[in-house]
Amino acid sequence: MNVPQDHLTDALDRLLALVVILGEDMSGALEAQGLTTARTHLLWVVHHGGPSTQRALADALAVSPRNITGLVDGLVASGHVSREPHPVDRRATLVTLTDDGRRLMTSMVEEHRQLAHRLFGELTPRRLEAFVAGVEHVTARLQEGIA
Amino acid sequence: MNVPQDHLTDALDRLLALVVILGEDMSGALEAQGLTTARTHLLWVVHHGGPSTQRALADALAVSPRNITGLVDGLVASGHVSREPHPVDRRATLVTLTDDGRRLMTSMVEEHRQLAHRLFGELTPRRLEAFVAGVEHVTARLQEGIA
DNA sequence: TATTGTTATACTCTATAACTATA
DNA sequence: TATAGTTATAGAGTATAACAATA
Repeated sequence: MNVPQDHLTDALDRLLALVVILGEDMSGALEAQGLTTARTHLLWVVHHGGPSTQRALADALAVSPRNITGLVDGLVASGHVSREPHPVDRRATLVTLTDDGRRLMTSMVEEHRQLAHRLFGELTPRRLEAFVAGVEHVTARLQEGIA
Repeated sequence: MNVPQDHLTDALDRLLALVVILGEDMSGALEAQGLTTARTHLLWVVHHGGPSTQRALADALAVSPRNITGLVDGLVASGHVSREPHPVDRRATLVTLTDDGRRLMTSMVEEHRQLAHRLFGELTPRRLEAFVAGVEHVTARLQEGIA
């Protein structure tokens, strides 16, 4: 335990620690508003993509259609979205933000921006650029491994 | 949609994209071995901390004792851990790695090291240092916000 | 009396399969 | 025949509350 490690493993551990604390920060903020990560993800997609069929949402979130039914049920119950009839396809429904949902997403976009400023605002442009370059490098390595 | 953003928000989005793909990479690797994130977390704690009571594991993972019962049940069923009697407290059990569990964790530590080399191995020391400094900065800002 | 772990119950996210209504 | 969304069923992770055995 607490075995000394090479620098690269140490760097990965620090990155993973950041992932954990960042996840806690964000899910904590959502929980304070009675939202979950999955439901917020759906709201985000609808907010940025406009009213969508559940089928389209299943593809966008990469989950089963059945799962979307459950997420939309919850968001209808909490008043964030409504199911509207599709104008031409009577099988489909259009998941649409309510006024409350739209207001929430607007403030969430703003909070997202403020979080970015809180996290990066004190970095010099050079340091920020170096960090982003590292993020991109790591992301690219991961995508190689998957593809 | 696709509204142009400031550089800081863009940096946050890139970091979040990395978080997503890193999470997928790791949970995909675990799934290939029939493990979940939560169960692996428990194994990791036992591997590094030695045999532990469920109470201690509940504290270490920051979840309810009931939750630990479920995770240990699954890991006993998959043969990765066993429940051993506590030597002096007959209320408690010691969650202990089986030989299979120990072998798995040993190989997992090695894979972890290899992942670090895959992600960072091509970076120059300067670039790695700059990236780690950014990670630490962001982590510190997040911890401030919570404390 | 306090603590360890369990049973009981419940909610969320996730999946597949079968089914209904429509295309 | 194919597609959209639902019901049915199931498993994992999470929680609280009540309870048994032990300290």
